[in-house]
Amino acid sequence: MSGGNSAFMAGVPELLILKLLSAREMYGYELAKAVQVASGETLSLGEGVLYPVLHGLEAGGALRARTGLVSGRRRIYYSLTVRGRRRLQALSRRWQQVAGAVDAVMGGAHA
Amino acid sequence: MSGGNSAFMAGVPELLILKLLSAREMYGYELAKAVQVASGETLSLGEGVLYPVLHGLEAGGALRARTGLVSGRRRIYYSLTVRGRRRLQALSRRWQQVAGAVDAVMGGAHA
DNA sequence: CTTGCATACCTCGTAGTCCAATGTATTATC
DNA sequence: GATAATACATTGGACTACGAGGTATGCAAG
Repeated sequence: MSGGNSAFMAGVPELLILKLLSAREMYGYELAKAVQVASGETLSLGEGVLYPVLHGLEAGGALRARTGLVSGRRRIYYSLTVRGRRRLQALSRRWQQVAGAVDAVMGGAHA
Repeated sequence: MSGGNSAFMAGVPELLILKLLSAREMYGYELAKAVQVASGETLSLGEGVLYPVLHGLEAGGALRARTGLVSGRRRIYYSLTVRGRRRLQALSRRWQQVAGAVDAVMGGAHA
């Protein structure tokens, strides 16, 4: 029960989404492409991951949604709230810590 | 079905175990402590993770097990097989790729 | 006009990973 | 003879992430 979440490496999709949205407002489909480009075609967010995370973040007050209509197609633009920015910082720190620790084990170098 | 494993960041515990065992033979309990030390007390492999992974790796032919008895206590020492070394290299490459891609998104720098 | 492709959204079912809790047994400490 | 550290192990479930499938619009080709 309760929040005590851990899971070594969880939350990376969320991190990437928050990071990209912190630069500029984007809509889902655009976001998916942006992840591919920004990661050098190495990572790709499937829609089965993307949309649930987006909705979860919005429900949690980390994202603000705005609906637009461009040439007949519905788009939902997302941008960070203050809370989202805080969440980004927390996840970012966590990622750096964990990735750094893994690299320390792998490389032998220790902080 | 089928092997298609993905999961962004999965397999890190396995990677750490293989890496540490590639340096020297160790037994489970020792391994758990070694992860803590090598990661600067940042990571910690619970026993509920450690032993199942160890058994899985052995079953998959990546590890060789040797039973020892030290002052009444049973210890199971594990060491890498050739297959284990190959598995380590594969997981290691994968980690570098994914971690690098995440850092690329986070940092803006692109290869 | 209808077939096919790209855009754009969404959800369900589940596979797979990891974890906390719990259990056994031995030795050492007090 | 209780407490703690060592040393192994399993079970049950939580949670993430993902593939597959579904709806709908616009556009180009034939």
